[in-house]
Amino acid sequence: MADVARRAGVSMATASRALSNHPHVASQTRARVLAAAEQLSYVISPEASRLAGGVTGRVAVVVPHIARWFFATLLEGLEWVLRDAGLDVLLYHVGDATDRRDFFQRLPARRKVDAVVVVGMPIRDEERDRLELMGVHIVAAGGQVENYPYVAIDDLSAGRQAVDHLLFLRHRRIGMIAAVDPAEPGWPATPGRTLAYTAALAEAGLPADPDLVVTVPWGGLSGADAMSRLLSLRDPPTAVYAHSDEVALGAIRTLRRAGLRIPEDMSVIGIDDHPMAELADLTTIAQPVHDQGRLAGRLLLSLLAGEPGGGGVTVPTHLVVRGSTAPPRV
Amino acid sequence: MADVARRAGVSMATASRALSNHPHVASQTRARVLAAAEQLSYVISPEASRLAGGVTGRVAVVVPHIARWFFATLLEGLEWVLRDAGLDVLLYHVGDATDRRDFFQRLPARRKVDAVVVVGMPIRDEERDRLELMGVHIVAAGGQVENYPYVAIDDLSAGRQAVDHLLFLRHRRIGMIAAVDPAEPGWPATPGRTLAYTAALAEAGLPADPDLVVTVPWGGLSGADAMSRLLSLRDPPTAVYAHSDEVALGAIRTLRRAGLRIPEDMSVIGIDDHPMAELADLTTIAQPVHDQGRLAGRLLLSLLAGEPGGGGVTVPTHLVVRGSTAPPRV
DNA sequence: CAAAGGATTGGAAGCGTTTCCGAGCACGCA
DNA sequence: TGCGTGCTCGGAAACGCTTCCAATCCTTTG
Repeated sequence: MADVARRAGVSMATASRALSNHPHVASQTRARVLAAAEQLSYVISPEASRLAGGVTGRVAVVVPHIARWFFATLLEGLEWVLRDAGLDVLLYHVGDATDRRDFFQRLPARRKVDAVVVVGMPIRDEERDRLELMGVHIVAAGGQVENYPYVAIDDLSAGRQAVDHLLFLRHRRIGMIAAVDPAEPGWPATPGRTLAYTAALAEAGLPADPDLVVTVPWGGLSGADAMSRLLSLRDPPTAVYAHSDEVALGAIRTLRRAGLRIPEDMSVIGIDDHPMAELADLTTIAQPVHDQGRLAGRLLLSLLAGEPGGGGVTVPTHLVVRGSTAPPRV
Repeated sequence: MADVARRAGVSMATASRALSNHPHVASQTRARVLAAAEQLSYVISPEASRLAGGVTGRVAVVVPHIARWFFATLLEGLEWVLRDAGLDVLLYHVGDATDRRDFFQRLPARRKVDAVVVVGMPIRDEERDRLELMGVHIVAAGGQVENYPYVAIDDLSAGRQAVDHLLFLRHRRIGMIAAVDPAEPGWPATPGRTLAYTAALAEAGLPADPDLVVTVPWGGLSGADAMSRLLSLRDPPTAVYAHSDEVALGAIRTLRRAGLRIPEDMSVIGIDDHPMAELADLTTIAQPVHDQGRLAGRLLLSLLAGEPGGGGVTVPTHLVVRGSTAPPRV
């Protein structure tokens, strides 16, 4: 930068002001500095800038899965907004429980970012305490985390939409394939989707048959297994509600292999509106995943701008009727 | 850090050495410093550290798509290795052509990283020139880029495996659905996969019928459209080779809607071994995507360690036979 | 037993910006 | 014409660490 200043015939102070777009710099001077910088193809050193300035211009994004459609898509939306605002995205993947413990213990992002976005992972109390240590803004996306500003769908409502649709079609024996995070067994990632099922059945005056509920780790193959279990019942359901489209697609494979027709012999509904759902003609509850990322990004930006930034945003979901659901055969 | 040094009763120089694991520090002293740091819950300021030290401890990863399975999975493997090595991952998504131009023009990662990994995107000459300006190591993953160390599959060979399998099954009229990047129309992302088709047919002494080749932007729905086009031919193929599994899955949807049976009426083969391929019982050429990310990470690490690091790594692909291919009906 | 050599430590000079504090200056108003 | 005001701009002090250079001390060898 000294070179630039010299070439422009100004002091470093002025050069700095001109380059970082500060006021109180004569436009002519600014032009001269910018020209000099251009000629020397000079770019500011972020390290030094941050050291002196205080902010880092970076945001940490913490995701439990990268390769899954939901997370990757949300990340895409988020990155889009943040990059647009000139912020850099530091990606942290916390896969299994070990990773996770390690992440919250070591806090590798500490002092490296101005804010943290946790994507689709419930945060435990002790983890929240660790996170607080970073002393930066925190936003949750794709899954509510109490006490943090969040952007998410209402899982309970989404689940209700799915089950209510099956009930509306006059299904009376409805199975559920509940998906849990493989990395966190026993810890329902989306309790709302389970609650929705029991609540909807209860409201419809239907008995709660535990045989109709199968809980499996998330994933297509798990869904296939779960469907096998349901088909092995003495009195199988006429419709199945899966916690996610991937699981539902797995279930469909089993049904197809069993020679059952969809939807004539069995209705299937999922949640997400995964791109594959369209290809597989799967009825589902759509959620705006990309938007959730974008909104979380905006929420974060307003927080960084010092605006109050309310509690959270719940984005709507809606039923997408395709060919995998129909009234049961009488 | 001054606080830590004071508390440990040493100079800042020693504190720095102890904290950054340098040699020539008495183990007792080191322990004292670490304890002091622990008590003050002190973490080093990366900015200051980088400023003084020179390296940034960060790697830029440039991807043209985040949400697609291939890219996200590769990224997952890559992140895993880099994080393990204590490097932070700075994610840059360059989506459409505008993004792309902007990225190479502005080089937002400049001076922020020690290395760059470009994932699955061919780099043009002028783009390479810009990249060189960053003056850091560059590695390509999931798609060869001449002049850079790379990790990738051999598209030509993968394509040959696919088409040869269909030929082996005695198909003589084989269609191809070629996928191009929607963001870069007219620029074949994987020319090798196309070359493989023409070469294999030529070797088998089969005529090259341009009607049998349909080129569409990447994606499931495009694949569905492409299949429709093939089905509308006066003399449709008996087997279809798709450049990727997603496209193949789209093709399958069309076949199913048309009431055709797979593989009896039409064989379909893809490339990738996407998780959905297993669910859809799709024969495919599997490539180790996660591994490509990991290997690229290792390659980068060895480069950063100053090792020579040869030209590139080609990872093998292999045929996975499932239920979507069979000999043609006679 | 003395000198050489290696381990350990401290002092201090950067690393490249930002920003506070003033100084210089032109302009407008009384 | 004299003086206050608001821009511009330069000097220099941080920002928090790393590392070169010496100095000190302990150990080993002739």
